[in-house]
Amino acid sequence: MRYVVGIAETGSFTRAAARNFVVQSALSHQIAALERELGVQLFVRSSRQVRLTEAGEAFLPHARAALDAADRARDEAAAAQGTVRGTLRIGVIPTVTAVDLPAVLRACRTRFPELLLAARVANSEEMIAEVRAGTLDIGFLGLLDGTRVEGVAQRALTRDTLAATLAPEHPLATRDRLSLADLAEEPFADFPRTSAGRKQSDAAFARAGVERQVAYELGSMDLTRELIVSGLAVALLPSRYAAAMPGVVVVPLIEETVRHEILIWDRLHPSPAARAFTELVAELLTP
Amino acid sequence: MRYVVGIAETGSFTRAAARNFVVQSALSHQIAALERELGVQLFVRSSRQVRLTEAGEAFLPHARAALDAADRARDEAAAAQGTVRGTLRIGVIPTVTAVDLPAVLRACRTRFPELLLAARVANSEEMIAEVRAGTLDIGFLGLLDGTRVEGVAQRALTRDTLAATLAPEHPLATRDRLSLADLAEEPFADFPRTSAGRKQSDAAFARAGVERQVAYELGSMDLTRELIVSGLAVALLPSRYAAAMPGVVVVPLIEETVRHEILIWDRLHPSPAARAFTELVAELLTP
DNA sequence: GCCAATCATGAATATTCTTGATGCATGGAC
DNA sequence: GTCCATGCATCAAGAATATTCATGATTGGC
Repeated sequence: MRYVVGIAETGSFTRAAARNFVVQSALSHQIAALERELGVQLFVRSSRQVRLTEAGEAFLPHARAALDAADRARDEAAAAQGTVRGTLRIGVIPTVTAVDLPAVLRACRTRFPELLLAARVANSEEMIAEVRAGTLDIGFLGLLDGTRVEGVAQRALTRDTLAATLAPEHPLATRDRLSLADLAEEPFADFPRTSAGRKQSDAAFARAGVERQVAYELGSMDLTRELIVSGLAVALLPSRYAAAMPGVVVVPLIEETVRHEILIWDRLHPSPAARAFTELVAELLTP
Repeated sequence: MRYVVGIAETGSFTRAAARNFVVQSALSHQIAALERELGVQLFVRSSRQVRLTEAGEAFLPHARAALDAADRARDEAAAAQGTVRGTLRIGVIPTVTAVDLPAVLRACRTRFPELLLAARVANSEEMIAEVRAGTLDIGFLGLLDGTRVEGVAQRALTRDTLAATLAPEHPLATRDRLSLADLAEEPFADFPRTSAGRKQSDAAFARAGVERQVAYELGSMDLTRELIVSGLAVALLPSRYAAAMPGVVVVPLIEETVRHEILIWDRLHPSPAARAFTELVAELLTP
């Protein structure tokens, strides 16, 4: 089954063999034997590419499930004995400030040296869906005040507010506080339309009854920072996050917009790694 | 993993070995090897009994899941090629009339000779929960008119009414029709309090505003029939089902109480066997 | 204290998987 | 069109794994 999944993912017997540290003929044999046992072809081999047959497509997801369950069985047994191992899949919004993520990851590796950490940046909606589906173990996400997430276990991390973030040369940069109306005419850099971060600033302006213009929709925080620094745009960002941005000025808003960061994980069947990680975070936050 | 599950289920290396058609020492070796690989004991062996350790308990459900997924993979591949195999777990209420169940099962075996049929009698609530949980493939159940089942795929089979079922010697047995009020003083035999069948007759009386007395709560339809025949009780039963009961008289009710029989199955991921079965039933019903 | 049942162990055997060498088909370069 | 590179299949041999057989060790019940 590992071979089937490998071939399906790489589209090649040779590459799948390399990935599994065996020679290609081992796969040829195993797949041939499996196909004989099942009485169906799983792959169509043409000399340039390998594709799944319909039967292969039907087989694949359950083969994956079987492998995952087998790994999970191993990890659970290890966890029962105190050893945390396996893979922890973490998702993080681009603007985490609640925890010092590198520090958390370092602590995690120190305490659980056998645990493989797979972290990636993602948006909150995706993460919620993935945690529910069981394809992500842990999500760090940002929520507007009053929003609730259902169907997952969660832990509040921090409360923050949005703040205006400007170039030092910007005429408004000298103010002590700014209202959203002050910013109405500025060109904004913001998150893509689908993201939770964008919804937060949109909601803030909507509540204030102010129309603003988003001139740049950016997926990358680096790019956002560059635009702000060069004076091409302003942004509404979590104040703690903006405070750590070099070369920009952060001005608090008169209209307070509260934002929370929370940690989510599977409510019903968290993996041993997820359980260990949430406990670790809890420890780090309440020393 | 098969061995682990077998040992956990039988509580014995010897019996699990027999079930897997190998000798006991094969299991001893394999389990020892697995425990070595995992670095944990899975079982505590005392010379009289074998019990799971904590690690074993943690391991077991995922081992089961892995085995199930592997079987499912095989079955899906076979199905993609037109062969239906594996196991079909069917649940049936005691009073099915919508289909001739033996005939359906016979047709199923004829068309899918490689499919193992595992049928059992159960109540509607259990079946709905089990189908949702994926531990039952198919449920035949009875519903009161207007009731809805959520979260499962379903197909209406038949519409029926409840009818009074009496001994031939019963004074009311000669009537053409009976009202629920006529039956108020009779000692009733009915289903256990939790079952859907019981709720159906309770609801009928409640709607008619009639108080009745349930003298016998019976799980077995045979017993119910005997009590009716011997004149010790009367019952409200699906008329089609009662009609097929030997030695009783069925009298229609003035207060019409409609009841449906439906077929339910997993909405999102029906097993190949479940898909094939629902199609077969559809064919048999619409010739 | 002995018996019966049960699991563990070790060596021998059987089975299964992998390897390495080679063959065959195919798409692309010239 | 020929030649070459790439990629999967095949075969026999060897390696690794699983099972068996014979036997030992433990223990609960009589």
